[in-house]
Amino acid sequence: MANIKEVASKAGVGIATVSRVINNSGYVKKETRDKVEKVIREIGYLPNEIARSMTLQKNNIVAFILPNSTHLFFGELLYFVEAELFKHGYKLMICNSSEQLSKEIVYLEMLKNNRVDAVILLTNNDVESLIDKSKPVVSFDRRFEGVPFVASDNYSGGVMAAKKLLELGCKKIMFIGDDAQGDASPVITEVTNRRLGFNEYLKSHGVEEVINIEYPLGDYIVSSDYIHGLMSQYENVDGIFAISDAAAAAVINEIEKSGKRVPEDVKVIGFDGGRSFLNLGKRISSIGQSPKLIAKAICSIIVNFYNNVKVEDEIIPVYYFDGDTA
Amino acid sequence: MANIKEVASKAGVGIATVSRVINNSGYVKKETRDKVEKVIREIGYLPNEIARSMTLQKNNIVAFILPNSTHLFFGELLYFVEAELFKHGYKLMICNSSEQLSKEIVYLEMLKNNRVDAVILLTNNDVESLIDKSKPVVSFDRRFEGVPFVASDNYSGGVMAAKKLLELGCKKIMFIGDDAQGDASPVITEVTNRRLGFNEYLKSHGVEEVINIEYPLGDYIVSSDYIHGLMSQYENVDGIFAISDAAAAAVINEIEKSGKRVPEDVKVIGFDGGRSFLNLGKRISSIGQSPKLIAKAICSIIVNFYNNVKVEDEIIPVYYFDGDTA
DNA sequence: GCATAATGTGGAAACTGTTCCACATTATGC
DNA sequence: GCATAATGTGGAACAGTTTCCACATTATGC
Repeated sequence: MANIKEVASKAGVGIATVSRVINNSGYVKKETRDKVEKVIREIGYLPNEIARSMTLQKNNIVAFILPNSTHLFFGELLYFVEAELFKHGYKLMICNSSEQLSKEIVYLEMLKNNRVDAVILLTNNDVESLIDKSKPVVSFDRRFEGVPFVASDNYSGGVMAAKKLLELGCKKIMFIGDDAQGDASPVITEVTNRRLGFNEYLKSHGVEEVINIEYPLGDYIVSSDYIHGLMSQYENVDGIFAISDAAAAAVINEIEKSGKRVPEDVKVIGFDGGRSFLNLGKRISSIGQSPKLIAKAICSIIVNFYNNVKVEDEIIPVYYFDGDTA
Repeated sequence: MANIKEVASKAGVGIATVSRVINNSGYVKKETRDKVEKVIREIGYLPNEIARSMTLQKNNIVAFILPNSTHLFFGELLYFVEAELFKHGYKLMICNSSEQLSKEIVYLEMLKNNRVDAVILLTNNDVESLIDKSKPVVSFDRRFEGVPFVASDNYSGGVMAAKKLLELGCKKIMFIGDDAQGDASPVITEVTNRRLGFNEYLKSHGVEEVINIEYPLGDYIVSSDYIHGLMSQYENVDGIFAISDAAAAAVINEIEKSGKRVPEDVKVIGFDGGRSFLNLGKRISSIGQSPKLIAKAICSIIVNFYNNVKVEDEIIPVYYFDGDTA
């Protein structure tokens, strides 16, 4: 209700002066400043942020387009991204795409129609042509031409998992991945490197056959039934690397239902290092991604864009994590 | 870059006419409309949403202030709130408060400075005086004077859990709650009713003593060490109701470490019905809250506010959920 | 004491839409 | 065919800031 004009007239100054007081810019005499600040306190004036955005052509809102905040790792990433952006005065808009292109389009348009200043993009869809490259956009886990990029060191994570299973003496080893699109043409994202690192390490260390299976991802929710079907086809598997902790947890549950013990009979390693799954104790271990470091890298790219600093792609280290030491 | 003026001049009409075409309002001759739409397509014009917000004094952004999107139930709630708001043309800004009053203040001010149109509030802090009650605000799980309110039927949930433990033949029963503030003056929120319903049902069914313990919540992350300390003090407990699935999972892990079996020796019921914890299989069951119904109720209050429909508090039913049937 | 620099201030344009209002044209009823 | 209603259109005001620019005042150097 109250606006800058009202403050100006009540304080007996021009609106430009009030603006200078609010923004601590230009020259203002101490006396004048005090007078204006008094009026601001008295009438409880707060500058209208919409009007401010109007003139500045910037609203300090960043959109995070991701498949599903319910997925634990994404939820953590979301948390740290918001915290990091907050430090720099940005607010975060959340956009659950459920992998639907139509929703991603709506959200990517917000960049063009000035509803947001920047976008963090986490998708398997081919949206390159929809990206407004004149503005700060950061992609996680997938490369787009001309778009800065952050990912975990998925390849090394795969190697770590392979190494660990061999150390533990596993002989019949399985990889459980997700076919991101659930159809014949799987999307190649950085996540694919988990499998790559895993398989290549095993191969170069004398393991001739690794069972590689896929399940349809469907909104990142792992169906127990599906896992059951998969597992029942393979006998005597004693080491499993799953593409996520969620998948690993489903697998563990299924193995135990079949009467085998984890980790005594079968070792299971997940990916993500999510805290909640650590309640599975010694049953699970994981290749941890650091949502905090990832968030920092992503936000730094966005903030630097506005400071005209050249932006750089970044690969974040992963680490091996034992469930029972949590 | 392109603005309405450019479209108007290229189409040889006034800007008012372009506006009417964009918004499908007022009278526009078919011919004129076609001409304008052609220009819009050609130059790829998108109305500047900031300018639009400026005149309309509304930007269709809702802020969700919550402690931590990492907490699984909150993550699910977030997901459904965003999905529901999206249907009505609203976008969602996420505000992880980490229970810090200072952050909540910043976010609540966004309502006053027009950065957002509405707020969904999930907090244990006493922020009533900071709420701009002239705008749509909905509180979840905590009542504030003059603020519409949504919660699960926590009391019935407590009763359900008690009933179930008795049915299963438990004799020595424990409730594990959280002292939301971790200090001497616990906040009374709707969540308190879980304990209330649980204890009252047991009392009225001949259970003379229920062990009630608390752990400090600390950002909704459950510390295993702390749980260990608590559990070791009590022998022969055979039925536990925990305030959340996360707490229940930590408890289960602890019990198993001590050599007892779940559910054979000790039954554990959690709260929330979170999908991920269902990977604990038969070890856990839960009183489920429906994030989808809750989200619908919350969003309906916000949407109705702008349609000038009277807003009503709402209590959402909970349901008993067996982990191994998932 | 006077030229020059530093400080202080307000008016007005700009940002980009929506909408009221006045006016023009076309359609309808009888 | 003419009064009246319905349809169609553009100019201008308005939303609430920031900032450029012009001008005024005070301080500094010598």
